[in-house]
Amino acid sequence: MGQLSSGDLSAALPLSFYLRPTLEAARDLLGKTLVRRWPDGALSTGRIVETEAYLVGDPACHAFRGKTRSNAAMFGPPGLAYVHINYGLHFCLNAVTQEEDVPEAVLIRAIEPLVGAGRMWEAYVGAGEAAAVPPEERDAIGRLDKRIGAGPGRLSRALGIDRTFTHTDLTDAASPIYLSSEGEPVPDEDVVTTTRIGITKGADLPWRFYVRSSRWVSRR
DNA sequence: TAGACGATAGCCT
DNA sequence: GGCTATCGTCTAA
Repeated sequence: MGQLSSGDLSAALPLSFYLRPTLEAARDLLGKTLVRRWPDGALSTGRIVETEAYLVGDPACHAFRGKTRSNAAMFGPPGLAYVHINYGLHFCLNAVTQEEDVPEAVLIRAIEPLVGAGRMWEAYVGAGEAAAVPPEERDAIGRLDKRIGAGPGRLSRALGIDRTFTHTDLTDAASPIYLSSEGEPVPDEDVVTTTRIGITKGADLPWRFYVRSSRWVSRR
């Protein structure tokens, strides 16, 4: 369980965090905080508990066959967001790593809602369903509803993230989404390393990381 | 420009 | 645990 205090959310992870081996960045992203600044200025945050790495030479990486219009962000400088659509309907949020022209990224697969869980829950279920629950009860419901964080498509939906967020600067605390260094580091004994989910190529590579003690991991 | 195929999630058995 | 909705993107022609 993550703490509910917002802490110093303005401390965005610096460029140097992304400018290093992608597997290191993927593992160290566990425990860090994903921050969503809604258009009205309200914040929602979540503790990152599951990530996957996509590397150069990796057949499962979207950039494996070279640069295209849709995967161009992966070739950009580190610290940018790359959002892609999967199965025609799910958005997946990635943080680009490594220097420019090295197309590697970390997929954020699951978060534990911390601040503003009610807002995430509203975004996930829609205004119609949300209307059935009094506003003051939505935070509590959101913090229990695993649908809003456990899975890349789910967390994107709960945070209102779509393809237009590609190229967002995740190192800038003024961005609509960014990554904060706020959060306790996850000790090695609480990190599980496994193969990635839902891919057919490169399926044997152990490039997925998750927090063992978290209830919000998408799949064990 | 047609055809194939997903870095998923939800519903059904 | 199995099935499939659903559509953007890439590839080949």
